[in-house]
Amino acid sequence: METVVGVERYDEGKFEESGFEKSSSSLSSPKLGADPVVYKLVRIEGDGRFVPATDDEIMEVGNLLADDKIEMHLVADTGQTGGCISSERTSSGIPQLENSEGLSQSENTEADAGKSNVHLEENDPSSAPSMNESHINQSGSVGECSNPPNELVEATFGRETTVKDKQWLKRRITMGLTNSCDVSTSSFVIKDNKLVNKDKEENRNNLGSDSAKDPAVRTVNDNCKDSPINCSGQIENLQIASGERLRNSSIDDDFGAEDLNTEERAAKRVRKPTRRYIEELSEVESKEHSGKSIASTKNSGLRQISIKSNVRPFKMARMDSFGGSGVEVPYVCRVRRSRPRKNVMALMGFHPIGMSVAATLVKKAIVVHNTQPNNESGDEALKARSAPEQIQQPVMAEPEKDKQSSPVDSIEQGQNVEPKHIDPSGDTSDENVVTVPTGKGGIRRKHHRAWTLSEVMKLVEGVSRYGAGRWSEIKRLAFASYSYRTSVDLKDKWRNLLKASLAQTPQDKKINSRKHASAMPIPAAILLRVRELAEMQSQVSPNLSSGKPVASTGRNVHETRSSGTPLTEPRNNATYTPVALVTTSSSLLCFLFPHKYSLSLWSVFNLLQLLLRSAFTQSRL
DNA sequence: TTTAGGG
DNA sequence: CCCTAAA
Repeated sequence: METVVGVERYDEGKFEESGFEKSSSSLSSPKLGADPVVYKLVRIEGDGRFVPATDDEIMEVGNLLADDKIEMHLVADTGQTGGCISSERTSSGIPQLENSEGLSQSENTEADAGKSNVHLEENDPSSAPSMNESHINQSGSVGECSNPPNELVEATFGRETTVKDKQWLKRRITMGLTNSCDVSTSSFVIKDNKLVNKDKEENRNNLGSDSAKDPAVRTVNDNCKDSPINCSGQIENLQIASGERLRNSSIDDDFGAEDLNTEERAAKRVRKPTRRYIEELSEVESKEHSGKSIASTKNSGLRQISIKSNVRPFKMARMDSFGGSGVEVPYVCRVRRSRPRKNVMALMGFHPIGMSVAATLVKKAIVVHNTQPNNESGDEALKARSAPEQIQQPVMAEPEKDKQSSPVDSIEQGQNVEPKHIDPSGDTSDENVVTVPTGKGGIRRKHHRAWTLSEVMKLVEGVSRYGAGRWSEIKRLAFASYSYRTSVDLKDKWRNLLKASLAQTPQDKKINSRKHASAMPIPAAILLRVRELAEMQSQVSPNLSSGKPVASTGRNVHETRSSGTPLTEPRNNATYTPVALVTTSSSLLCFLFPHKYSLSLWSVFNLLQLLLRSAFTQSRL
């Protein structure tokens, strides 16, 4: 019998279903939307070739369809059906429906993108772990689908094709078009969707003529927003895409590893892992193992199993993404090399420190940024699983800061993302190994990793939320993605920041311009914020805060601490100090106008900082 | 194991 | 950043 392939279309917020079923399995309804995919009848010959259906056959099927009052125009499946589409595949040599596609879906508007942006950003950026969790779970929930959900784009851009295997077709196209569609089961942390859209735009730009893809992705994206479960595939892909971007993705080396088909693997490019990757992977692996062994020694039975099952997909995903040829391709390699965005350059001048310094600063930030995400990708996933307590929450609910998303998070996202593309220096993998002369002629290897601005901001934000001293908490919640930063690191950094902030008085702001050519200066606003937080959390005596040595700090800390003052208490207040307002504002801008600001977050930040500080400095400082 | 603090 | 003491 004929098998009519039904596809689901998620349209206007709901699935519409109709009893469009033939001999095949569950078929959902086709809705004739703005972007129909026309299924073309083909016959599958005995040898597997596809032969265009004859008119008679078409008539025949047409009648059948007519009986069911179904149009032959089916709408493209946007991927919600995920691997379930595979049900379309039949072994009979009977006319089948096959799709080609109109381009109308490229009509999707920017507004849609914005909508979805906002939507996704409502997910607490800092709750990335939970997002990972959820999407993992979602992935699991679609588990009954035999194929991985990996449709990023609808497939044929107006061309007819007799290719029957949609999955395959899409994959092919996707491979050619998209920047990333690999590691479908690994959990990247994608916090703001705007990055994804930027990503797409980037792709479009870089791919030149293939602009149709972008809207397609947006469509998927849009469709996803109200149907997380069904769209888990897309979400995943989007996340991956974003994740890729976060880690210096490059267009040329992202052959999707979405599925495990060996045939696909064979075609994938093979890459040699970098030294850094190997190092980091071994790190990750050792962590996994240690985690496993601990678990298995300490617990038995179900616990063990659950842990295993958690770890496993990750590993598989990694292996999978490497092309399957036994060669592992580290994310590290996905470095995108391109020039800085012009708006960055344009706005850089707003940096309070001054143009040249600002330029240096940004440059360094850019360079440094590129170093981070490389090895966080792996650990990130692991951490994510270990920090499932976070829940997605709307951004706007800022005031109840407890588990809310942090504006800074978003900023960091942008920052992390933005400069990444810029990175000219490429893989900085070898920079981490630094030999440090230890006084008496000894030279030891120091595992030094420069703190990026975004990390600093995250730290500051973390302190503001959880309180200084709750380093492990901050690490776990705010620094989940920075596996290489330990809670001790956070503490140390905070200590340094504190010192710096106290050294830098409103009177002598130029302090940053001193001979620190090599060290990236920390923006005054951040230091300001640090001191504010310190004051509020009584790490520093307010009266001394106006630019005094750190001398009495310790005593105050102890007194306050021992007095039992909950450090978490002041943090709500800390949120809306002037500097906090700056950060919040800039991140809000990025939230609201991602396509405008996500790529120049620091610029925005600095601009606002300049404006607000000039205002506050006069009236308050 | 986490935190604080010295080196 | 490392190390260690203390909790």
